[in-house]
Amino acid sequence: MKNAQVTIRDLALKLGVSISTVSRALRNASNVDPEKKKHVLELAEKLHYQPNRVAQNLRIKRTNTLGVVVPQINLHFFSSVISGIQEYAATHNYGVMICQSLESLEIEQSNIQMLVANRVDGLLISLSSETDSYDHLQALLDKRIPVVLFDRVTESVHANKVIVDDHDGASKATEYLIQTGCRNIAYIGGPEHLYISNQRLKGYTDALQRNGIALDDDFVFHCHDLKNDVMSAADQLLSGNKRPDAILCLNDPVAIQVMQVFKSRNIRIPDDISIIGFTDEPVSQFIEPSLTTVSQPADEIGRVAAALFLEQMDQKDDFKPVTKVLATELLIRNSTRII
Amino acid sequence: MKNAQVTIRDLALKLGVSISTVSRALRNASNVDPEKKKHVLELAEKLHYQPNRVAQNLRIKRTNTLGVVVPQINLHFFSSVISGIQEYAATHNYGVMICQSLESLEIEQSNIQMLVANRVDGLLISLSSETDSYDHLQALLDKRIPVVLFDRVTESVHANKVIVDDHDGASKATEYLIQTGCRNIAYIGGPEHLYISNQRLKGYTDALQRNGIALDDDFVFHCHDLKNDVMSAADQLLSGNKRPDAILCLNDPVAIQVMQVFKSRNIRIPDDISIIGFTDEPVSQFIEPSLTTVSQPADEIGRVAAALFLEQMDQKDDFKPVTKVLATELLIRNSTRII
DNA sequence: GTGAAAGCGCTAACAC
DNA sequence: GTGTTAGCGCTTTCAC
Repeated sequence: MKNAQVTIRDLALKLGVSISTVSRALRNASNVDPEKKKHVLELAEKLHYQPNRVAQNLRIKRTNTLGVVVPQINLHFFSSVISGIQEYAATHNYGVMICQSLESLEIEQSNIQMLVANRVDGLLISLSSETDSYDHLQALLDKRIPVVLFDRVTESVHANKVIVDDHDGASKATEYLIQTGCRNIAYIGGPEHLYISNQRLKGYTDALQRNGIALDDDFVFHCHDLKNDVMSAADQLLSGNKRPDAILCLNDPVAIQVMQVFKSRNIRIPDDISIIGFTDEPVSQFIEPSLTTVSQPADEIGRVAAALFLEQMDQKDDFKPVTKVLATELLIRNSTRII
Repeated sequence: MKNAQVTIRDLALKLGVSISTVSRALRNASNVDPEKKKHVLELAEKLHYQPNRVAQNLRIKRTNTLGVVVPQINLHFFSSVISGIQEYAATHNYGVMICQSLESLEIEQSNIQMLVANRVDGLLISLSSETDSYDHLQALLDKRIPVVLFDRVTESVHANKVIVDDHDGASKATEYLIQTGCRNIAYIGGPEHLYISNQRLKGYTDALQRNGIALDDDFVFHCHDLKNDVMSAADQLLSGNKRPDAILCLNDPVAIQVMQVFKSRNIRIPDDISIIGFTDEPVSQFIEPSLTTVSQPADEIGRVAAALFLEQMDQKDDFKPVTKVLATELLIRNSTRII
């Protein structure tokens, strides 16, 4: 950026050739005298020439950069996804700009706006928990900017998506709870409009039904605030006239909060209540008792999302959005009873 | 990027004014008829005009983007730093491109190269554990590209730095171990060339000395591979003829590994051996026993690094690199004996 | 207050 | 095979 950066013009001048020859040599294009090419390359090396990507980008109308928006960078799940994206992108000569929405729709919108202004070639987005309108996403599609939604997706938008099989994960988890003898199983989920929360809820209710267990509405919670609402959900479950013997939680952080509440009330886990989370945060294997959870392949989600984007870049014209569903795995640890 | 993006030329045409007037109105420059300005702004709004930052960047020779390179994105410490950087940057109208070196010098170099090619305004870098030559950093300084090193820094480079007071942290930790009655205290560190590892070592040795405890070379380990070497260090400590009664570890992951080894050998923590880590990973408060550790303000490091960069952007001319040293805090938990 | 024009560094016709 | 030229979309002199 500074002064002093060498340009192809400098090279051309010193070599007594035209800038187009230099340009061609650099990109080792079709027709250029091997001898001259060699000289150009050597001089470029010697002068530490670095192509100005900003200029290139303006000219070729693409940036080889992709934008990613996540709710919060320093949640292990998201940083793992980002790690996966970055690694995949790097090997395909792409850079990545990151933003975090901090669970705010407004920030999410301005993030996207900023990325678009920077003309990223595509956007990989995981929605904020607050996001319940999708105009800003639709606007991207209308501009034919490739979008891949991951993890926190919505059915309202016709874009590429990569998710894990939340329904199956929740179903397996619930099924397991039933196998271990639980019959009064509660679900503490997220906001109603959150796709993953609904899928998990559905997996849970389907498993109950398959096993002839009636769904109890008092056992289902939709938490908007993943802090306070979770606390009060846990409280309610304890003070209700029917006590659950197991709880399926939206994710590990929720599960851990619930565990803390229970511990402080001397409720034994898993003897009194079994608890299952979702995600497999690194904490979960170390907490006491270690948390049974449904693991999601975070890095893989990132890689697949990036790959999906690259595919779309190729086909562009007749592109049909796809949804990749990745498998989950039930990790049985010590927060649930044994069979 | 796509077709269809509105340009100032489109606005000018529709409004029957020149593009320079539009440009001025948009950036609400000095002299422009308020009436016309209003029209421009309205039309821009209506047509969803978005300035092409790539073109702007080329013209004004800066990108309002900063590049960050960390060893691994999905380590909690680094993702927290990134989060801090991103948040600070966003409020100052900066974007951020991220890369991870995966602890490889070669990748670190190509990351930096890529970011420079994209003409980021500055670089915030935490060095890979493999990095023991600094030409690639010096090259940046020579090109007068602002660089801020954080956490994993080196004394060999004359750039802005933000670190935590590792010496003091290690010193406080060692001091505390001594207070609790430990006399045979070992240190398991990282590669010799790693600044933070050395600082911590120094804090440790100084504390020993202050308390009249002789330094035992058999009690100091430099691990290059933070996995295998740590294991064998733990093994050695157990099988040596003098057994330590406490271990200060380079960081929490190292401490946790050591704990696992000890647990598998039925060594009681802290009764047989006290253990202290560094960083305060989220795991550390949940592990059994919870880990006494020296916490570092990760977000704050990110914010300060970003702030330092912005400062440097302003002064540019007569700039003197500074090193910000942030305070650490000893978090006493249950992996150490009580006083 | 406004427009014409130059140019940021590069690519890609288009001629020769 | 090589040079000339015209932009990419924007900012910023410089005249008027």
